[in-house]
Amino acid sequence: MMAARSMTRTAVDPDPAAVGRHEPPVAVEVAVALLTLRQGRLAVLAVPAADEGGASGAVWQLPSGPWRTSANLDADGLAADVLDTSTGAKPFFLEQLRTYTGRAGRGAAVTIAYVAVIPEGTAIVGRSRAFALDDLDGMGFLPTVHERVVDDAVERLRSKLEYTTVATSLVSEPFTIPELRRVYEAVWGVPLHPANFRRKVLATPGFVSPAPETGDGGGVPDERRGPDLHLRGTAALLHPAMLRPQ
Amino acid sequence: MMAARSMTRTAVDPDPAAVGRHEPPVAVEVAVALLTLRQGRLAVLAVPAADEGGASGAVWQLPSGPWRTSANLDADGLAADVLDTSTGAKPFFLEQLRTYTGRAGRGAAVTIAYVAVIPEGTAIVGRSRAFALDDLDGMGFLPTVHERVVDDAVERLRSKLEYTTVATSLVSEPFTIPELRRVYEAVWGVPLHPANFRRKVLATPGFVSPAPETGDGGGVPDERRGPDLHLRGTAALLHPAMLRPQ
DNA sequence: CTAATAGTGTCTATAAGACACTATTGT
DNA sequence: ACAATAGTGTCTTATAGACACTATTAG
Repeated sequence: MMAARSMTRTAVDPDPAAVGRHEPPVAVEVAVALLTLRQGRLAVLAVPAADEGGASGAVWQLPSGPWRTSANLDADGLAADVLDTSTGAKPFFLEQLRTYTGRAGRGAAVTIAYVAVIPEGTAIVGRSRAFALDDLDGMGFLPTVHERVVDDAVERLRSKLEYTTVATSLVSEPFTIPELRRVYEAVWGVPLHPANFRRKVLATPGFVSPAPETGDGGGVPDERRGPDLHLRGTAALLHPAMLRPQ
Repeated sequence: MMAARSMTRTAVDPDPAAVGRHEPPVAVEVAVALLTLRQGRLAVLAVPAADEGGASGAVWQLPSGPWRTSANLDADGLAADVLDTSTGAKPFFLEQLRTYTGRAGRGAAVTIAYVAVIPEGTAIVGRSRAFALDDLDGMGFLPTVHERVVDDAVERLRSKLEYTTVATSLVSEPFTIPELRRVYEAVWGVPLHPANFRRKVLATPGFVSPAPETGDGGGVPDERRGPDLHLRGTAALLHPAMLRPQ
């Protein structure tokens, strides 16, 4: 579905020798806000901040890593890599948000921010933990920018739900229409009209496709009862869009 | 209208001392695609590439500048600054696009890209020149990334026309509804239905406001004849949106 | 059985697009 | 006068949202 790390490497030509003569060092890092659902609530994955010597686990940060010239990765590739190493996640959706610049000590720091998404219930490896966004209010991330990255990531996701099929990347297959609706409700933070939501989703070509019967043995009739099951559709963009209420 | 350089400075904390030990230098530059209309066509402003020693003027690049820790500007501020020095423009709209990373010689280059917009007919100072985008096809910019920046800028602008009032930043006040329509037609590259366009614009609250009569003397009736004149409205977002055809 | 949720049918309001027509302006 | 553009009226279709109703499932 959504193309992660699809960007072909582009040459950047300005003269790097001009920098680094008298200028203080510049640290370039990539930080990824990996969003998912936990108990039906929108959550972000965080990892323990390494800098904290003593009470490890008290301070958290986004999965991130320094961008080094020596590694043969552009920022998009590094973002995918950072996610894989720190959480084991292979996101369905990974997209650059924007870049923040600021000072750090006597040098400068550049943070290239990303947003990524994995389905609810995906197992997470490593020392990462999911925090529901509502619980996140008081708790600050160690690098202050990471809080901004989370805000921007949520806003980007909210907007992407409107005109893309990302929402299907937040549920695991097969899923029901109500489950998909709860994704929208969790991300947008508003209740949606079940009947109208269903009709809209089914009327949008390529959004979802009916799941084939789970014909196990062959003659055995389907065990399952309950709401209709669906798979992710083939479309990436929604026509018409699913606009937020109000 | 649209908030340029509105972003409050955000602290970025990672350790910059970790970089610059064995790593090659990193050059961070800001590049701005300043879009406007020239003879009714979408155009981008370029400046002569300094690197070219001989036939100056043969090679062009976007207004850009190195981001230095020493200067007391974040990237947004530098983008505004770069525009001002190289073109004299104070854009109505300035927004970060994304960041490109790549190699440059034995070092690394980071390009933070911006898109900006000024009204058709705005006077340009300095050695900058406007190139219609159609004429731009063969001609390459010196830093290869700059071509990508232009593409991304145009795409961002196309999309912003749909749900914001940026289009009014591409005409000078006062303007007529047909003039505003020609902005949309130039940026989207499609003809629009004049009657429906007009009704849509006038039905969208805060998009435009009727220009007050140019009451010069007082009792003297208005000299001007022709289409109705309008000023930019107060809204930044469009409700409902002006969606692209098809 | 009963409550809660899933799913269908239908009506209304809003907005988009097409088209016919009148008004104004420049040549 | 004529052609081109500006502006108005109105109709058709698509979509959003509300609501009433039936079907299914879990307790």
